[in-house]
Amino acid sequence: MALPPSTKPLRADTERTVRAILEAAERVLSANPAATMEQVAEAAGVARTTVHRRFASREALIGALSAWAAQRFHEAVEAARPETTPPDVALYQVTANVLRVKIGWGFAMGALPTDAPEVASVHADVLARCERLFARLRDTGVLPPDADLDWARRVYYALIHEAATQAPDTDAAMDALATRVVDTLLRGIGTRTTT
Amino acid sequence: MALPPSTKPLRADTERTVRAILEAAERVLSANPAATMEQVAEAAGVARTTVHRRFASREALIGALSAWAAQRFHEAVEAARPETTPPDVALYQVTANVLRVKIGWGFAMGALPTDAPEVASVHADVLARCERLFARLRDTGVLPPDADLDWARRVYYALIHEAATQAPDTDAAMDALATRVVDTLLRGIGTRTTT
DNA sequence: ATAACTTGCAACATCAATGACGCATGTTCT
DNA sequence: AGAACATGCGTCATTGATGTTGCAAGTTAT
Repeated sequence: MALPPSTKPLRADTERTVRAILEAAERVLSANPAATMEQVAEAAGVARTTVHRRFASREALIGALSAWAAQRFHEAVEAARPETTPPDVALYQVTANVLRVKIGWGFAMGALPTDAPEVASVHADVLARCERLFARLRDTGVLPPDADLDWARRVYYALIHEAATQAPDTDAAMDALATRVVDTLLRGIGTRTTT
Repeated sequence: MALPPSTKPLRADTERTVRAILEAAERVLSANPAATMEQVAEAAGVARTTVHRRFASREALIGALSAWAAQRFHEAVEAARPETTPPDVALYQVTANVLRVKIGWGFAMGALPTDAPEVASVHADVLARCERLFARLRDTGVLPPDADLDWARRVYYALIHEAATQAPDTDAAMDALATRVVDTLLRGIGTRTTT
């Protein structure tokens, strides 16, 4: 049972269990990617056999976890409407939204390269949107005309990844973190006066 | 035999084998951290039992691998003389040297948190040097007086990590990469004219 | 209430990775 | 050349993770 997205409406019971397992898997696996199913089960507060009843194999569990996180990820990017908002606003919004997801679902999102077509397509879609956003940033003059957009995007990803290692408690801190990422991306950490 | 650094001078034979295993381990494990000893052995062109003869356990192998890489890492930083060179020069030199090591020993360096005291002390030492270097950069005016040095250092690490995913073939490309890292760190990727 | 479903528990089967030997066949060193 | 050592190969033991099944007890939905 690899849980094909829409089998049948799950019983309230089951839904709770599945979520508990996914959340536990995220926590446990992010701490130790080689953790066993038993550790996940224990963290979820269920028996090991229950995990196996919901997810046929370890592979299936990780697949479902990736799919779940990919869904959230996609929503986070969607919600920022990066195609229609002014690019600098979009950059900030996307950053803030993605950070929110990435904190707490860090393992599921990028830990290991997922081959599930569903997840891959989400990542590809987000990648394309990101590239378009950066192109718009360049055309708007936020980035120089000769900017290496691929490098820019990779630096952006890396900064988000780095920022996500801190888990701010308040919403204000979250916003401050997003601001810092955008700021560092665009202006670096050096003194502006020089050169 | 966890290969305590200086047991006795190894036979020419053995030395070659050990190196082959370490190099193979780096390649195989960076592709798949959960790879088996057999895959490592195969990649090294030796029998699985030979790997076990040289490294008592999987743990020991990874430990030795980390120690080996830590050694190179330390040398790379040392060679830049970051305490005595002008800080901006040192920043560039350290970047270039570390990149050289990190490309090709990426797994062994940061993949998983090593608890070996030897490795930890190297990382701690490098961390301290890095902090001092950044403090000097701030005092020299390269970084603003109110710069968050911890964030700066983390961004620096992240950029190096990102840059190391490209493996330039020529020495010139290596230097260009280091330049790009330093440049992005200090100035970001945005247009300089604005704000 | 009751049928359908889920869970925990315990037991079992499997399987792959790890690690250890002994021995015949090379290599290395002196 | 000859002693000392390393390697490949086959073999075996162990262990831990994975996955399955049956059943009694508890939930959910209608």
